[in-house]
Amino acid sequence: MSHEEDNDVTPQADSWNATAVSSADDHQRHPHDLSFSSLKIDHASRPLWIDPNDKLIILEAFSPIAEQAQDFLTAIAEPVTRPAIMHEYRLTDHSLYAAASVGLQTEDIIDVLSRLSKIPIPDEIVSYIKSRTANHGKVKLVLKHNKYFLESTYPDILQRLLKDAVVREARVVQTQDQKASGMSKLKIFTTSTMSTVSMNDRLVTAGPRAAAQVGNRVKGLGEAGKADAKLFTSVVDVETDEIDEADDQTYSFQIKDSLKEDVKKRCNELGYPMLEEYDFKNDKLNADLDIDLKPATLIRPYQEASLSKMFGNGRARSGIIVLPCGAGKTLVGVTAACTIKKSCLVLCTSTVSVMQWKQQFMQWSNVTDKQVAVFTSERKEKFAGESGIVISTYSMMANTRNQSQESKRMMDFLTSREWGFLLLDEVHVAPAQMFSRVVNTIKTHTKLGLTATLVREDDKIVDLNHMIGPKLYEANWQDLAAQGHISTVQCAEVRCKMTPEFYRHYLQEDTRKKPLLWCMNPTKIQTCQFLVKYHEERGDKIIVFSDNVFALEKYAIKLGKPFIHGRTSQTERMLVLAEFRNNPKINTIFLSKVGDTSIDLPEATCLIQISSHFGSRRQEAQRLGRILRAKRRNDEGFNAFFYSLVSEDTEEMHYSTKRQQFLIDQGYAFKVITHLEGIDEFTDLVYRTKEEQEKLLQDVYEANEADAEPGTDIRGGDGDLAGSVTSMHFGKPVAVASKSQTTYSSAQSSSIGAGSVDGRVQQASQQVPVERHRVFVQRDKGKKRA
DNA sequence: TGAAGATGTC
DNA sequence: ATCTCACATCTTCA
Repeated sequence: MSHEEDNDVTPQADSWNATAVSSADDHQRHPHDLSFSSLKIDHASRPLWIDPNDKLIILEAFSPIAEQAQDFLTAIAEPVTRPAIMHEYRLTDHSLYAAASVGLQTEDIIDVLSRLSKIPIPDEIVSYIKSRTANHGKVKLVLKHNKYFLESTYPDILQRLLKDAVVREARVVQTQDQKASGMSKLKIFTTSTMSTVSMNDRLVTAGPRAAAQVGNRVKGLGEAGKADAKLFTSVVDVETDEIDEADDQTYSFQIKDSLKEDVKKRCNELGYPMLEEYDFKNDKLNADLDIDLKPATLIRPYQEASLSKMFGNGRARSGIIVLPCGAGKTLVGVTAACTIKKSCLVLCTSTVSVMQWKQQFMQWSNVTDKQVAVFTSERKEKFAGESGIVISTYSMMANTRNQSQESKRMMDFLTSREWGFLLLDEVHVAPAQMFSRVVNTIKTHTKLGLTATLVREDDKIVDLNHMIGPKLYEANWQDLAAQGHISTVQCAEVRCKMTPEFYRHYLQEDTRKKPLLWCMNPTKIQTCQFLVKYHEERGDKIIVFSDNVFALEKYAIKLGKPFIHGRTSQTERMLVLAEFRNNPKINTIFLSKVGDTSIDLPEATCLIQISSHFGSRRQEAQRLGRILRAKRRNDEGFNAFFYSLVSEDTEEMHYSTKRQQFLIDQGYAFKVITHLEGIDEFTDLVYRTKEEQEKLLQDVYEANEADAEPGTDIRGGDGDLAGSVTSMHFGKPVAVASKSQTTYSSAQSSSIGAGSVDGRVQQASQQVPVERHRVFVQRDKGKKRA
């Protein structure tokens, strides 16, 4: 980068700063209280506030130029929360690293920020931005001949980095071989291939078609904003004529593969974030892959936008793209692969996704079946020719012990090779212990992570910054909904009163048994029943989610609906899903965690959540994602519905609040409903009598006892296939259910409910429940050691 | 096909 | 700071 001096100050920022009163009122708590600094005269037309205390930027979302401001802000700052009127963003080390990675220069960031801000940019913000971006790109990490090198045109910087213990430790001490091949210690390593890139090549990439599309996107941005268009596009274009180290000498030294991540992290901390870019067009070492998008393939504007972040300067940057479920992440991945045109490895979480990826590659690009190899437990294929695509699962690769002969050979092939592109689906799983190891053993020039929910409840999410790269792009869910790419959703939290009996037991029980009690709360079951009926009558297709398998079965059987959970066989799942899709009489299904990801049901329009995994924001978001691609989303006035059923005055309230946070940050509003209109007139409610509720409570207790026992199949033994659900639970009742609710509920509870539960309890009580905990403890301890 | 073991999430 | 439990998935082998 051409930026040299740390102490130079942008003229504009300087003059404004002169007028700023940098007073010491740190006491203010309210983020909007920025009265300490003077407003610019034309502040009304500028949409931003900047709070220096916590590096917070507040955007008036109603401003006419809010959209462009938002584009800019997502590039330089982390979206904190984006509800309707005011959006908050925060400048962080990582966000500025990301900004610099996508080619924004220090002065441009400060300049645009100045122009958008109502107040002069505080000094500390200016110097913060400088400190985090000025040295970006001066050090590069490159892969060559299957080895990683730290490279720079500034020898002094490399020297400085080598003074750091972590970096020095990672440096490869040269062996005879390497000396012979001409790679000596520091200096000397001059490359013409690396640094001579002609100006023309710098523009966007991707094959003629995609190039045009990305180009259009930039134009589109300009047209959208007319007067203020220059604001953003000028920044995007800037770098074309800025970088020019072509004449300089390049210095480098090799680092150990295994310590690559540490070095990257360390360089970031030292203020020299590494640039990781792949000049794939000039890579003659790795075989090209003949792949292009089919002419018929259309890319949506936001997909182009995300790709233009990745290929903004004609090379491929590593990083993460965040798009909501149903927004076409796969197509983004396929297009990226078509742009790089080198061997590509795709990792997914399940074998179902593996097949989906393959199918989508074939659908959107011109690759042949022979070029796309699948590597799972069932199929171990190799692609034909020198280059190709391999699709596999994280666990396939993570499994190192107990590996079959064939898998071993395949793994050797995958790890010995140099890849052009590593594509990580559901990248939020990648920081997990074993998975991250996998990612690090693959030698690749570019890494792209895709996810809908870049959150984890542990603190590992930041690891992705050095594992994969910065977050290149994050779509705003509300914007996509407004444009009709995903559904608009009404969210509601429905509060269900605990019945006195249940609440009394709830208060007495230890924490282990509480969840089942708040989940089996009769009021909640009634609420669920009412909502299901209400929405079925509206013509909605409904998914009911329950984390707890016992509750899932109990609810489903009581209400006479089909259900799927982990123990449901593949064939049965397919059958139930097909019924739900096609049979106009089956409008509700109950799903456990299995439904959280990768079950695709575009028919569903309404979602009810009766029990969930504590405070998992990701689960909440992913469940919402199930109804975002509703087929009917473009119908006039169409809305999807998302209900979260919560038992009042229990711990569930707390979890529920936590879970909703992600969606609230995405701009969703949760309506709190304490009483459903019409429920009192609904005479067919289940569990109305005291006796029924007593019985339910008893069942819950028996279940709690039984659940302490491992491996007991709730419906163990009756290995029926699809028939078990349809004939046993619905066969006749389906017809009955649609006619009269009263008949089936009594019939059901006596015939199935009692029988199967009793059977299970009998089975279960023969076993001793204690052992398992110890096993868990030991395993977790062992995990920690490693 | 089902069991067993490993792993992830929280 | 530490660690929870039930459920999911994947793999491989019998």
